[in-house]
Amino acid sequence: MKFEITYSDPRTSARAGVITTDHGEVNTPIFMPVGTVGSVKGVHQKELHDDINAKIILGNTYHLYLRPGMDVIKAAGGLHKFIGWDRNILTDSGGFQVFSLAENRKITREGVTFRSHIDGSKHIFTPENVVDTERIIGSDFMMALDECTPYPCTYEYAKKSLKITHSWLERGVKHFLETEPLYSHSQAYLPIVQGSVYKDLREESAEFIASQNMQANAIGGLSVGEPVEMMYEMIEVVNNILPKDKPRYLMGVGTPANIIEGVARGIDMFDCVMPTRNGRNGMLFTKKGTINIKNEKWKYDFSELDPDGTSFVDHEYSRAYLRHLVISGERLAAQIASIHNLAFYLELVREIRERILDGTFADWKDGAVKQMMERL
RNA sequence: GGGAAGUUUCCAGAGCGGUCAAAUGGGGCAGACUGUAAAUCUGUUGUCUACGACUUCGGUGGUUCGAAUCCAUCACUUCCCA
Repeated sequence: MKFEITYSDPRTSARAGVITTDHGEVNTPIFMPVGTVGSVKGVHQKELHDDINAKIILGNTYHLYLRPGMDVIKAAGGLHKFIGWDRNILTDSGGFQVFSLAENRKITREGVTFRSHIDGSKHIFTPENVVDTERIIGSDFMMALDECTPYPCTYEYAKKSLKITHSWLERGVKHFLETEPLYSHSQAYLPIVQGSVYKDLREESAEFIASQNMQANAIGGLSVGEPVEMMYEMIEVVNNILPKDKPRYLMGVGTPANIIEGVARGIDMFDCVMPTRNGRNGMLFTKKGTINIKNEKWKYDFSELDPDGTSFVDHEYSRAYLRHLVISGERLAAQIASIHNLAFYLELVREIRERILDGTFADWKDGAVKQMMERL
């Protein structure tokens, strides 16, 4: 993996760059659609590739390990081949499931024991076996096993959790360096900064993560319920320390406004379930603000879905029709809304990049954030 | 023509003397959703000058301190027999 910064905005911490891997080039800042179980819900690979033009998508180690299982992924020749995706893939480690499936797991120094949410069976995830699993998956970007701490979280807990996450990281890095990719492409291993909303813990963590000298770094444990200003502050604190010449990935974030603010603070990579999940639930993101397509006011609105949209669905379908499909529980509704939202997110990061390059990002940012938080 | 059952708040459908503005489901309306146990979840759904008041349970008239609940009658619906 190679990262080149094309241009750094002199007025903010934003930068435009290019990540190059064996699965192609990714212009940054980038948004990565989430395909947890090897599928971006409701979206064909063809649409992801041609219409949305995603350059990199996510998969999830915990979910893929449980189903279909590593024997299947291995037999398929890795996740790229299994799902028919020849561009980049990043896999989360299961660290988010430590948070989201908190009732089903137990953290020890050794790792995390999960009780499967599918059948209740017990599975232990260690920093080492997660690396092995991600080798089998063959993701271009492998996330380290961490604990995504909840919010609120006491200082004592955050400190203790950070210690475990860091020790897991050292073991994970060691195992990563001792193992080789199973397929014909290289893989990067990304450490994750934690520390909840505590500045000193975040600083300590950022320094430790930077010292591991991996090819890219990530920030986790944010957008889990804390006030948005706290999240922005933590990003600033951490990015002051993380090396500038490596990609910085803010995990699980977020709204269009979060992405713009994140870029302004030096983030290069984002992922979030919001465009797909909220889309399935009838929410559309647009340049002018968000739309709850289920609202009665769209009942007779036969105008195109999004006049500013770049996807074919924006011009082929009307708001009234999508409203009907969502309310009727039609599967096509989820597809249209997901394609629209993902295309919007990818177009958003493309515009951000363009504005960084032509010097208009700083002037555009605040107005764009305000506009996109409007409710239509 | 004879017999039986029924008519409840948008719909279906509970309730069968007071604790009923009336269960439950659906529909409607609104909200939530941030490294996906989510095509999910939550709130709300008679009116108002709104922590109280008013009008509702096919119509009318009764019984009762008190009726969606009991009685009479009218109207309508469904089913069975001719």
